[in-house]
Amino acid sequence: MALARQYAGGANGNRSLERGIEILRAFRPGVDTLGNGEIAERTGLPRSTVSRLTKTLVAFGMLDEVRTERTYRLAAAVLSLGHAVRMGSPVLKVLGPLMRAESTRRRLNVGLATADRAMMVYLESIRYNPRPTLRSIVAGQQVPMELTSLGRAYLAGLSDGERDRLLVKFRRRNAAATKTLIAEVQKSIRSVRRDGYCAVSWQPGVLAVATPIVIQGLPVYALNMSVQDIEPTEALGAEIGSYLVAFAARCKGALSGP
Amino acid sequence: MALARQYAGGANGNRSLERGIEILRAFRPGVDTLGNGEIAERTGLPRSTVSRLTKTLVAFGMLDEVRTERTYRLAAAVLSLGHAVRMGSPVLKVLGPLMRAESTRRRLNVGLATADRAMMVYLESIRYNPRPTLRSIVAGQQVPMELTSLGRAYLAGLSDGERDRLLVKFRRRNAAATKTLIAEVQKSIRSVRRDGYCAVSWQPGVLAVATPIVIQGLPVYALNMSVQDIEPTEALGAEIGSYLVAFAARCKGALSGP
DNA sequence: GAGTAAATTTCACTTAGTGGAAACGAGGGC
DNA sequence: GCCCTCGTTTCCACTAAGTGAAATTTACTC
Repeated sequence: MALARQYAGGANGNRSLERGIEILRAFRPGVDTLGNGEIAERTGLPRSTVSRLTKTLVAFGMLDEVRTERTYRLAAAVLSLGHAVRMGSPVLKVLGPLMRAESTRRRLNVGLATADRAMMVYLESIRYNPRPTLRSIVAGQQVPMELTSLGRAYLAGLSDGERDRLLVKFRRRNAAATKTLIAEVQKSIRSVRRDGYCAVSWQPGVLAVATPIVIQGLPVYALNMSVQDIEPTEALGAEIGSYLVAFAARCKGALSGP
Repeated sequence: MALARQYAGGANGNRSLERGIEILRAFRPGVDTLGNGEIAERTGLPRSTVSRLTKTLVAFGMLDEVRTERTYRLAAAVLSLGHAVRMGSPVLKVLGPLMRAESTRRRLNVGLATADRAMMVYLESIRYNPRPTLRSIVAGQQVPMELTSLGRAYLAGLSDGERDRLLVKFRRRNAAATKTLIAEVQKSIRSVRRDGYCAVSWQPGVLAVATPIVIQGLPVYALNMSVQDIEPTEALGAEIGSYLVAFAARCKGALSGP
């Protein structure tokens, strides 16, 4: 889209690489396979260019060709890069075990996320379930930043400039309900400033509470705790919030420790 | 390395994109952070080129800059792409639930993998543990193709040409024990042809058994089952092998069905 | 605070990437 | 079964975009 004409990127940056990445990004949950045509449409790139770039991406293991339908799919190499992200994250290395213990102790979901553009990406999401067999860990899942406690806590942890740049994106994305939405976001951010956490019930029957983790020199992270199948009340939010704030303090200690 | 001089890639392919991908690939478990210098060394690319490409990768969310140490780390966007791989895999969608059930039923580990270059990448690896809390699912982990049952089963599922190309790589990688190793690999492949599975004890105390899953128009996959803390005997391999072959048959049925 | 090592930007060069148009190939309808 | 149409890939001349050596700036050491 924005990439289409005249290479607006401006400064210095490698156009072909940018385009290749944008092609990879066109694949996401729900968009499993794409043909060159669809890619061209979604990215705004000329068809011949897409054809060449997908060829390179296949040759280098980032895409698999589904010959029968003349279409492409993300390849296994991408998954192993994703795994490397998790293995290489010092924050996850320290917080992972703490989060698992805390999830069991408090009997609720615990998640750690950071941002990719205007989405939050779970580095780890521990789903608590009374039946141990059904507990699970998910990573890489995306949730919208402006609608979730996780995202709003993240925003609260950013510098003013970075936050403002993102707020603009939300306006574009959610053209209709903008006014209310931005007010909601601001309210959550104030809540983080005041109480250390914000509580949001994004999905019906789920109450989520989140807090930012700011570490010098690293991206901002956000921790959350959530419970399902419960009436989301102010009091419950405050209770989980107090657990979360205490937990986050321990986390920050562990991170700055050794 | 191979990329260095004169763009050996030859045919048509986008050099900058190739290089960018190769930079991403330089990060893997154990290589958490890399500076531009190290990247240049590992990839054989000129330093200025690396400098520019990493800048692009940062701008497009694939790398995070660790300013304090003038170094880079894979970013969250890569993780969410990895997640998209799993969500978009029709094979995993069908086999995932079957694998989980089978792991519980047989009380052993069940894995599904495919190849990235000369490594096998787990799409899903279900680790059975008597204590339900300690069961886990891992995805994206890599294991060497030539040393594992998974990899050898995969090789058995390939066409002759593709297999030969990989065998050459093993020779390079394992210059010393080549002769014995290749013989071992061949033996495993014959075992797959004869019995439908091959058994390998790659890590001490772990017996793994694998079988290929070949589906027209898709990459070759391999299924495995494994048990820990047990004396790896021929008889045990045969027993697990029979479970695996039966399970694989069910899997193939489920895949070709609806 | 000067010296050293590394990363980044500059700059002129030219190769490598581009996109329009032509060729090719796969489905679908008649 | 053949022809037509739509989508994809290849070709080709053009030139802008990417390149790498050298200069500059930046960070770190003694």
